[in-house]
Amino acid sequence: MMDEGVERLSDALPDLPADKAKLSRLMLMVGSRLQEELEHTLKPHRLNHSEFLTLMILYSSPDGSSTPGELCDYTSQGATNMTRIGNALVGRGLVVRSASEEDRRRVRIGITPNGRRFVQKMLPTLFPRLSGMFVGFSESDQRQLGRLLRKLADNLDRLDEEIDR
Amino acid sequence: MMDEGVERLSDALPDLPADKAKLSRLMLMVGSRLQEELEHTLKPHRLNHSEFLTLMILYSSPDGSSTPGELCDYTSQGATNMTRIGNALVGRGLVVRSASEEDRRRVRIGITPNGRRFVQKMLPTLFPRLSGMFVGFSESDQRQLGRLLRKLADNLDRLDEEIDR
DNA sequence: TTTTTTTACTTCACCAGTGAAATATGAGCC
DNA sequence: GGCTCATATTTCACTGGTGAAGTAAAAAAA
Repeated sequence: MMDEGVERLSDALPDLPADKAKLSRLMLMVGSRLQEELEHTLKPHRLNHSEFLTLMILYSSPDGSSTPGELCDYTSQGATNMTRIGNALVGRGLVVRSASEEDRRRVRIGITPNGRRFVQKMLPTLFPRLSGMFVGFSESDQRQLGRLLRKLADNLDRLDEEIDR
Repeated sequence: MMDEGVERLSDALPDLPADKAKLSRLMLMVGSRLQEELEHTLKPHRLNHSEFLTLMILYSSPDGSSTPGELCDYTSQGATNMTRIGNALVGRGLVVRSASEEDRRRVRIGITPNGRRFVQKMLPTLFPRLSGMFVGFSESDQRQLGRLLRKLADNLDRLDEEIDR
């Protein structure tokens, strides 16, 4: 159904790479469907994706702490948004901010015991959905999907580097 | 690098379906990278993804027109946002709004000659990037990726239908 | 050592998208 | 015909995210 539009386009503009257009449309669609699914299951815990990811990184980091800058890199969020995320998590007592001593420009953000308990309680509620997403995927399917996604990601990285058009 | 976090998590919470967690993280990541790439190449034309999609649907529809409601279905945007998209496109003279005669609740949105010219000019500029995304993908790779993405989409649909937890 | 440049984070103003309520019309029922 | 219910679109208030400018401290240059 989604492909029809591309077909009709293809008639009018014959040099359109129609199969790639369909693939990228599909990829975009599934990506945002997955995102919605995740946000939906996160909602009862009053977290959005980026807050969740940030909290998970802190939880699984060796000393349970990091800095806004690092968290930006890991989550690919902008610094501006990381400030907001920090505020939100601090506001709920899941993390604390403190001044860094070795470099006074920096801020340390550390997960609290409260935050750890919260993660331990909410994380398992995501497992069933996670498994449900991949029912019917053989071992080989999963490997293939991983391989193809990584290849696509590499291509995207390369496109980025190329002098901007 | 992204997998390490999941590994460490997996130690602490052994019943986490680690490979699926990685896959879904990867899928999420590539999806949003692709989205960014698209928005980036659309930016010079002062369109965002949803405006572009809406315009493309109008362009490739038999009579060049539709209604907000239909466009919401095709683009999976909310009605609210479709109002904004309409305003934006009307504001640039690419489409026009008119009252529907058979059902006076409805609005017809039709692409203008100007809008058609705009599409014909801007669309081809996307082709090179589109091809660039899939360099190194064999025919079979493309089919596989399509198959796996559709399977994932089906699973997500099924998850949606299931009584909400 | 002072000056300049770079880095880390925050603040502010804005863009894109959402849910809930408002408005208006159409459809089904008595 | 009037009443109730459903549908189509818009408006409003809000969330999540971004870019540009501001602030402060560290690092590099003079």
